[in-house]
Order: sequence, then C-alpha cells, then structure tokens
Amino acid sequence: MDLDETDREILRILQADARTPFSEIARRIDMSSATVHDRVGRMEEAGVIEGYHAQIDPRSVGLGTSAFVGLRIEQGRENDALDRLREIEAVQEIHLTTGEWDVLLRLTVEDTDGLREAMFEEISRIEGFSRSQTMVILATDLDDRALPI
Amino acid sequence: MDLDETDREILRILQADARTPFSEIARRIDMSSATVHDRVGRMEEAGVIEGYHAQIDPRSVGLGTSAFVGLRIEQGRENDALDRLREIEAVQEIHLTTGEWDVLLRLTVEDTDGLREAMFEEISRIEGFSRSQTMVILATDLDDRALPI
DNA sequence: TCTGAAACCATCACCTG
DNA sequence: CAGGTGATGGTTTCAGA
Repeated sequence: MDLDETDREILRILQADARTPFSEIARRIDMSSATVHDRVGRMEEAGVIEGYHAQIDPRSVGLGTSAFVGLRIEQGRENDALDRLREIEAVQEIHLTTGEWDVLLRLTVEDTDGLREAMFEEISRIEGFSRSQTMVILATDLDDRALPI
Repeated sequence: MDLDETDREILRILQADARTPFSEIARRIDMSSATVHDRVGRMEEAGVIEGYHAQIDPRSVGLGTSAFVGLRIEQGRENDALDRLREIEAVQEIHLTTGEWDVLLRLTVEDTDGLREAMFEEISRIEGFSRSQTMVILATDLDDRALPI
C-alpha cells in the first residue's frame, strides 16, 4: 500500500496516542473526520496498522524481571523447537538472528524464581537447543520508542 | 497501586485492543461505563497504564531491517555513552544487561545500508564502548505478546 | 459504584469538485 | 474518486446521589 504524507501523519498521531479521537486527528491535519475514518480503515485493512495496545507497566502487575535468552538450535529441529517456545507464557518475543545465537527470546516473569522456572523447567526441556545464554535486564533505559515514520 | 481482578480484566482488554469503547468494557465486566472510566483514569494516574499505541507494520513505512546490538561499555563512561545512544533515531530500545554484553540495543532501519550507517557512522563514534556484536533479525516469530496479567 | 444528562464522537449514505 | 456534509445513534464524561 502506498502511503502519502497525510497517512504518515495519521500514523504518527496514533502511534503516540492510539485513543486520539478521529475528530481531533482531523482538526490537526485539517481534514474532515470522515476522511480520517476512511484512511485509518484502509490502513487497517492493508495491515499497515496491526492493532492498538495499551502499554502497561510490567511491575504494576507483578512482572518485575525480564531477560533476553540466546539459543543455538540444531539443524532440522527449527520448527518443532519454535512451536514449543511459542507455548511458553513467559516468552514475549522470539527472533531468529544472525551472529552468536540462532534464536533470541525475551522473557518477562515475576522474579528470579520465575526466571529459573522458565529456563530450567520449560526452555531447557525442549529438544533441539544446544547452548544458551541468559542476559538478565538490569534496567531499561529506552523501551519501544516510536518508529521514525 | 493495588489492582483487583476487575482492574486486571480491564487491563487485559485494553492491552488486546486499546480502542475498545469503555461502554463495551463495561458490558463485558458487567459494570457501568462511569466506573470503567474511573478505574482507567486511576490506573493512568498511577502509571499502571503508560500509554496507548498503534502497532504499525515497520515494512509498510519502509523500515525493513532490525537488529540487536550488544555492546561492552568502559567503566565510568556509562552515562555519557547512554545519553548519546538515546539520540540515535534508529535506536528503539536500550537495555542494561548481565552476561556477555553490558548494553543491548534494538535498531530499526530501512535496509542494510541503514544498518551500516547506524553502526559505523553513529554508534561506533561514541566513546566508551569497547566491543560490539550485531545480530541481524532474520525473522520475528513472535513480537510483543500481551503480558500474562 | 451508579444514574442521568450534555457534549462529544463515529459512522454512514449521499453529495461535490 | 478522494474528500466533504449532515444526520443519527452511540460514547465519554461529570456532577450528584
């Protein structure tokens, strides 16, 4: 889908605050809210906008510990192993990467005991991984900045 | 702030779809929309809800390449170096971690040339980093799953 | 936490250049 | 054919109970 500067401006606004009323977006970009409604609908259809999500402070809901986990995967077992990773609730992200690891996960858990549980009772029981390293997140300085659209 | 099961249910709904009307949340949890409005307002105040964001497909806006970058930082230079990293537009996340790296970044750029630019014209010019590794994301199997609230 | 009311908003069919 | 208008029914928001 081709996006013009107006679409991009709408995306910037919704990325910063997904609950901005269309009527206010319309005021800001100097168009009618019917047009904004139209454009947003088309971008949703086209998959440009994948959803709208509240950003929640993990600590407030008792999830105080996060970590990245790097894994090496044995050839031929990729799909099975990924399927099993996806079933683990603590796993927030799964990326296939070049470099030292084949798979990089992000875990979010309650505390260090939750980390132990995820690592030793869930991830290490999956066959197909040969090596792993856990990088506990001590602090997050910048999280999920808006895309430079 | 103490959250009860009703607050958590509201968070689950807004995490899945931040544009869900309060009136519909009210129907689902069998309360009035005034109460939902109240509770959401209190959770925003308390910092439990940090914002509402449209999730945008990076490819659709021309950002086709992402990478994690691990960095080692020299003692005593932490703050300066982090300040400079934060100024780089391509840097989406900055985490301080245990393990092989001290800092783990996530970059989002247009293409491999954007990666080169970020790495060699921006990051490697910052003093205080001694070693780095770039892990290009080949595929993302799972991204930013909802927190298990 | 609710009710009720005013202001506001989304949404749609139907125009208009 | 993108964009606008205007009507209508739903939604937000707030005071008061």
